[in-house]
Amino acid sequence: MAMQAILSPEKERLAKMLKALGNPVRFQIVEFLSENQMCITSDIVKNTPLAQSTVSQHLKVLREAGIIQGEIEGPATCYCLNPEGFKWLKDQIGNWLSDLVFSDECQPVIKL
Amino acid sequence: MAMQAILSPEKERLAKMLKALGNPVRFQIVEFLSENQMCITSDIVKNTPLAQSTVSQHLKVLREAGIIQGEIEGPATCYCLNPEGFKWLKDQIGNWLSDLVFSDECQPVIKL
DNA sequence: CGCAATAATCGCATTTTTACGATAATCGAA
DNA sequence: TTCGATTATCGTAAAAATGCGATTATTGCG
Repeated sequence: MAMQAILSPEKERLAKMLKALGNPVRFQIVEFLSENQMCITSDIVKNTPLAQSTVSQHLKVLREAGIIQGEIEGPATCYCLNPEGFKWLKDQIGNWLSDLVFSDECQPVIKL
Repeated sequence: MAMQAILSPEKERLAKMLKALGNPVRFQIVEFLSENQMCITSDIVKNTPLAQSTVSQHLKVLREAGIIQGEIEGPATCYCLNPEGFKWLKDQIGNWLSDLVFSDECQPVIKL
């Protein structure tokens, strides 16, 4: 019994990544980048029902979460998945899920 | 090139789980439940700076995402992690991360 | 039956997120 | 240098999430 404290920086970062991926639009952008290796903003916008400025904002969230990275390519910006970020995520989420302890007694009769 | 469509139900569910876990308070509740196997709402409230009604709402989000489950125990409600939900999450996120394709050429000089 | 304990829900306020159009800034070509 | 293409940022509006107190409902005890 002792929580109350703030999440550790690592957990905080993990939560931030999960939150970034937890949005359907951003999730789809990540999948699109996986299928297309790399592409510029306008390509992503084309494959979305959203406005350019909105997509740009989602890209910013993904960037700041370490999920994608962007390089200025002439007048455009080239985006791709961030390998380090995903490696970190894979390790962290894997460990976290493995460390969770489940009770084998909680079999709710009435699920709320 | 063909997105525009809505996410598949599975991806949608995955995104929902990630979103639920992407909130620091809820993340912490999950860790607390992992440490304590099972406990009632008031135990969770005690280990939180938040009001009972707020915690109850977070529990609802976690429940509806399939992350925890609750059983009515007398006047209280006993919560624990949802093993099936986590098994599903572990499989899905694992497969998803494994299937992602990274470009080995995108090495941004200027990171945005 | 009352009463205390517990927790979900309601109503509301505040904050954050999402989305858009407009603007500004940058690059490359003409 | 001027123009078109591209994209980030700004300002703002609408929607969703977060949080709280009050209320309601249920259970078990005296």
